[in-house]
Amino acid sequence: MAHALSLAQNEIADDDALARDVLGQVAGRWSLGVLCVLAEAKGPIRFSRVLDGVDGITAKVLTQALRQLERDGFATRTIYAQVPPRVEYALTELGLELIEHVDPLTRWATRRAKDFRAARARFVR
Amino acid sequence: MAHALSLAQNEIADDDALARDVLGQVAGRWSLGVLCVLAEAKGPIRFSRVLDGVDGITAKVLTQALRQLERDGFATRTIYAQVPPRVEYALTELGLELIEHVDPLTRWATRRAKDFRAARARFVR
DNA sequence: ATCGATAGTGACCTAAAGGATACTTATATG
DNA sequence: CATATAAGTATCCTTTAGGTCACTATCGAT
Repeated sequence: MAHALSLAQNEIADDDALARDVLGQVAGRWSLGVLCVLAEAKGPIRFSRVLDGVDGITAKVLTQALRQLERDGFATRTIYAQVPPRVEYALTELGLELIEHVDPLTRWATRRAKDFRAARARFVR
Repeated sequence: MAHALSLAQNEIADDDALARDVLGQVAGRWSLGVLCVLAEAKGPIRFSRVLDGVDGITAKVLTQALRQLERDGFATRTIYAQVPPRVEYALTELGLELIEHVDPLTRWATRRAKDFRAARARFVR
């Protein structure tokens, strides 16, 4: 065993490793898009509205993405005991901060797109 | 066919999509670690020195990571016709910019690690 | 009695990323 | 002659992300 006090499945001891893990998740195919829809909503928003807002996502994958955002503290999930069910999601303060910190990076990358394109055109192997 | 002038395999038409693609690659398991070793070297550095510098990576995966960094313009690769072979990698201006833009995000995430940990501890499902 | 609405879950599949291990090449050294 | 070296490839395997499609529960409305 690697640790004196063993870790439960998926607990991460080191802050750097945890930060990398969280950012790695966020870098997935859908997380940022979902986060942006939550941000645009400026308040609680239902599951099916998010589903409409994120182009191309399926219900199953959206559920997974939302669970992960909830797990890491970027979104909240509120269930109303109604039939048919109502579940609302909202961005947290932490989620908003994440968006604000990711934004400059994506803006830079978009500004530099021409350079990426040129590099890829040059590249042969 | 989706485009009037069809795209070769893996060409991306839209700047936003290209930027996302590049950042998606960079967000992989190894790219940033490799980039940091190139940055610390402050100059050309041999394949095997990079291999030593990135903890846990294998030669095959390092080769893949370096090829991708080269392809997107973040690193250069110089082959010297010697036996045994010598190949040197170096960070480009674009690669340095990337590091400078990613850094604030990872610093923020590390500062917030406590919050991620707390959220994950709270989370049960 | 059946339908539609909402927010899912479950079983299954594919593609891509990552990883282990063995092999290659040419030369210099002992 | 055998061995070491550097920078990889080739082959095979496992894991993970993402995707399809079918299914569920409950209630009010038709």
